[in-house]
Amino acid sequence: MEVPLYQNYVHDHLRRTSLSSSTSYFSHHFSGSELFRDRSLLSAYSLWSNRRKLRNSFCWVKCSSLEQGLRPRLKPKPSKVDRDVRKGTPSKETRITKSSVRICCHIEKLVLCNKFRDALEMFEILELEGGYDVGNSTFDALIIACIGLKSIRGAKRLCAYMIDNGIEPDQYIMNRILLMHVRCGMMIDASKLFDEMPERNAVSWNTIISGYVDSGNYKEAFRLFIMMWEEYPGCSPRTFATVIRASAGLELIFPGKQLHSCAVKAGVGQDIFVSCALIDMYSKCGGLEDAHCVFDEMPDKTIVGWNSIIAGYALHGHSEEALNLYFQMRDSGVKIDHFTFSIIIRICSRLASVTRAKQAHASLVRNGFGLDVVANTALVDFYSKWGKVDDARHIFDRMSCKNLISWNALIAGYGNHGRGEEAIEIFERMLREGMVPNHVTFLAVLSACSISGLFERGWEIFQSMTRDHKIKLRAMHYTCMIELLGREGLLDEAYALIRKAPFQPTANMWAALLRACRVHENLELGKYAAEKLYGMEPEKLRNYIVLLNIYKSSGKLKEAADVVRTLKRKGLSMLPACSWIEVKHQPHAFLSGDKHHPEIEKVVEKVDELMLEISKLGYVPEQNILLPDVDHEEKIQIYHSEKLAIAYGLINTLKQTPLQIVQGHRVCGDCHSVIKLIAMITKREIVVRDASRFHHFRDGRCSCGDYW
DNA sequence: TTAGGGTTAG
Repeated sequence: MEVPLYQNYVHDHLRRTSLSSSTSYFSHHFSGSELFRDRSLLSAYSLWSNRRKLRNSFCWVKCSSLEQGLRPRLKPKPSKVDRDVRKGTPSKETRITKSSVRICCHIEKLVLCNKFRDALEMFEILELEGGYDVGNSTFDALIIACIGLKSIRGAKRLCAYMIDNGIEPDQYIMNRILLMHVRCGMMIDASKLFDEMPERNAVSWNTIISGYVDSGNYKEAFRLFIMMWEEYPGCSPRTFATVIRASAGLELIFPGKQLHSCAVKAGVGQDIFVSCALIDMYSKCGGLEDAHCVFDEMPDKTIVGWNSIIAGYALHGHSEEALNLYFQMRDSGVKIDHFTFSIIIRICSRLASVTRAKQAHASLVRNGFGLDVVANTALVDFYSKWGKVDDARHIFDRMSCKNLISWNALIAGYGNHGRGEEAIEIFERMLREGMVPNHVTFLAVLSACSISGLFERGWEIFQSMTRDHKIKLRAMHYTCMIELLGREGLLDEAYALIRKAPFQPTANMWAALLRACRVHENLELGKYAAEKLYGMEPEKLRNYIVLLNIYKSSGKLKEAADVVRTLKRKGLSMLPACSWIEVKHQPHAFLSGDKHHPEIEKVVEKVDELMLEISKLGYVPEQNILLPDVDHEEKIQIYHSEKLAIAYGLINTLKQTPLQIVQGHRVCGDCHSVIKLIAMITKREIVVRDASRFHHFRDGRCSCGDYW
């Protein structure tokens, strides 16, 4: 049989590296580290012998017969007569009655109807009275209820009940209990339980490994996988599918390739689940070509496989290719699902493709996914980014189920369009409704405060983060606060905040201070921040330009000339900026100074006409354009790409349509003033999405508060 | 004789 080319590659890789090889990622990664020491401790034998040390930590084992030197077991089950005597209840025949059967059946039925809370309430009857004969199916139903509600309290109640009633779970129920701990996020308890299990099978291993992957503890997942690989001959496709996700989580392609090799060796390289996990892993680790090879070789291309490869292309910014794959998928007769919609809406958001997003929205409703939380959250995000925050709010209000990400998307939507008060209002409503905010929520709220200049509220919220919400402050939060202080002109306070940060200041923090220094003309502090930035990111052109301008403005021409020389020596030059706009379902891209667009003459004429009109209103082009002496400078100054895109939009769209421009760089100060004036004289709504934020120009104002 | 696996949104 002919072996496909890709399989050759994998086999070759397998020969060169394998899990047992001393050069493998795992050995390399874990040797000489704490993990290696842990690994030696956690060999099968040690685990067994360490059980004594661990036994006091888990309630069941506390009751086990370890002290008697026996094989670890759970608390011996008392006889029914003993139980009846202890509880002071009637004899066994009267206790195992119809009522027992009725309650258990009722619990199971409630769980079947997803009425988890009711099932746990019904369980209270069993807890209060005790002595009932509860079977595995009822325990299983209660476990499903606890998992469904992610109820830690429920999980603990269930375990306590089993211990109090001397129930000795079999392997099946033991695995289910392990799963309950994992899914309720009780990983410490789950780990102890796993260590103490009298017997473990493949399900136990897969369950605990998936728990570590889900909780983001990828190294622990790898360590357990190695243990399993070495001591348990039951690595199934499920195991590989799970542990490959750990590689994707760590964004490390090398262990991912090794796992791929191991999967091939184990004969499960083309399993559907393994293939999907591999596509996802390769694309998240930057190996899009490998991802596509795996996809091509999938014997049966499932919807998950298609979604994974489309998401992979989208992740790497190949939006057009991703859309083409989506059309291929539809043509191949695969039925799209809510995952597909979420991915497609995100691609539309990237491309600013309003038409396609609207089609996707309509299709979403038509296909019966109108209530899906993820797809609707993607829509909230899309409409917010498009500048239609009220439409986003409308979708949000109609969502029957909202999660943290939905709230965060709406808060960011209001914040990014200069509606800081409404962002705070939503944030406060979210807290009132019992939703627990995370670091992203605070990023959205602080950014909203910064953009809208809500200094006091922003500062108050920043302080409440650690005090009331126990959220660790990250560099991004500090950056927001530096911007907020900078806007108020409190430059010394902003600098003090950088110094006070409990970590090394990041380039973004210095850049935020530098921006504030430029706006408020504090040359001294600005120079200091620029030098810091220059030292941290020596290859970033932007920083050279900033430093050059600082020297130029302070009259230090010799230093300025040195910077230009360094720039030329390093071969760094300004790449022409690119902006694009979608008109009649087609994206139109414009490069700064580029004259290749078929309608460029008409567009340039329109730009000139607009510039003339705004100059009559008193607009004077910024003379001190802060750019180095590089090629294209003249063209860049005259025809900035965003001006060309706007002019094209004005010529080719109806007056009531808002212009949606996307660009990969930051809007410069001069362009910002120009767009604001164009929006005013043409009475058009213009949304510009640049590298840092959204600018919503309407009625001669911009949502960013004229700060860039 | 059950159970454990892959893709999405901020």
